[in-house]
Amino acid sequence: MDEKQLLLSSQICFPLYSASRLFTKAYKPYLEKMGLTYPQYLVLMVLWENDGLSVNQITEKLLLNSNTLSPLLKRMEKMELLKRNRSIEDERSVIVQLSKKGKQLKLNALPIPEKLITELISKNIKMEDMLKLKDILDELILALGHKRES
Amino acid sequence: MDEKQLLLSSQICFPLYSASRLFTKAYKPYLEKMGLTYPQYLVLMVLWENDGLSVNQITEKLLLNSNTLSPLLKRMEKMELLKRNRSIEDERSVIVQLSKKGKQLKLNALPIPEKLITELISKNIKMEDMLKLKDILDELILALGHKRES
DNA sequence: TATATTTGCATCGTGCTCGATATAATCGCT
DNA sequence: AGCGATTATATCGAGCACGATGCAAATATA
Repeated sequence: MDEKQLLLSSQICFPLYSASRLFTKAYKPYLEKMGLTYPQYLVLMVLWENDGLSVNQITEKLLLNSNTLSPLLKRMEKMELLKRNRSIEDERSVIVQLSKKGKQLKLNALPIPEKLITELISKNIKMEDMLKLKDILDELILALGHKRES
Repeated sequence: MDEKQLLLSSQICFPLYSASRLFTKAYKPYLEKMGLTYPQYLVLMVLWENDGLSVNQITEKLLLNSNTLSPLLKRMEKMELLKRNRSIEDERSVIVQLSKKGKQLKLNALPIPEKLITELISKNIKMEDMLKLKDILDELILALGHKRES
C-alpha cells in the first residue's frame, strides 16, 4: 500500500461528489423550464422508456430506495405528471403510470442532451474522455454495487 | 450532432450521480465510527491541511456556498469539532479553527483511504482506471467551473 | 390451516443542497 | 466624509438522501 494510493483515494471521492453536483447544476436551466428537478427528470426518463413500472422496479433502475422515491413520486403525482395505483395482482405493489402531461414532457426534454453536449464541447471537453468516464463509472457502480452481499 | 452523442449525454450524468452516492456510502461505515457525515469529513480534511480558514475560503475549496456551509459548520461547532469566530481584521469574515477534538480525529481518519483502496482492489477495480477517472473528473470540474461567467 | 418470514411501500427524523433573500461590514468613488 | 456597490455570512423554504421503523400483503414453513 504505497503513498500514491493513499493520496488517490482521498482525492477520488471528492471530485466525484463535486462533478456530480456541477453536472446536475448544468442541467438545471433546462429542467426548470419544465418545472422539474433532476431526480424527477430521472424518474421520467425511466418511465418514458418503460411506462407502468412498480415503485420497486424504479428503485432498482435508479438505485434509490422507497424512502426517497415515495415522497418524490407523490410530489410528481401532485404535479399531475403521473398516477400511482395499487397493483391488482399484488396489492403490495404500486404501479406508476405517466399522465398525458408526463408523456408530453418527453418532447421538451429531447433537445436537452444535445445542448449539454454542445456546452461540454464548447468548454473543450473531449467526447472520448466522456466515453471513458462513463465506462469507468459503470465499472465502479457495478463494484460498489447497489445490492449488498447477502 | 449524431445519435451516439445524444445517447451519451443522457447516460453520463446518471452514472456520475449514482457513483457519487455509492462512493459516499462506501465511506459511511468508517465515518460513522467517528460520528461524522461525509460533508463534515470534507470540512475536516480541509482544516487538517490548513487550519484557521475563513468560511469563504472553505466554500472555495469545497465548491459549496455559505447557505450549505453555515449550518454545517454550526452543527460541527455544536459537536465541539471546531470554533467559529469573527475575524478582527474584517468583521464580516468568520474564522474556523479546529478544537482539540477536531484535530485528534485526524488520527482516526488516517487509515480510511487505505481501507477504501483495499475494498476497491478486492472488487477488481483497477488503480489505473481510478487515476484516469480522477483526471477526467478534474477536467470536468474545471470546465463546469464553480465560478459563473461574469 | 396457522404462524413465521419476507416483500413492497410508506412515514419519520436528521442532515445536506441550493435559490432567494437579508444584514452588516467594507470598499470605491466622488 | 458621504453613499452606493460589493463582499462575507446567515436564514428560510423546498426538495432530496437515507437509516430506522411500521404495516399490510404475500409467501414459506411447520
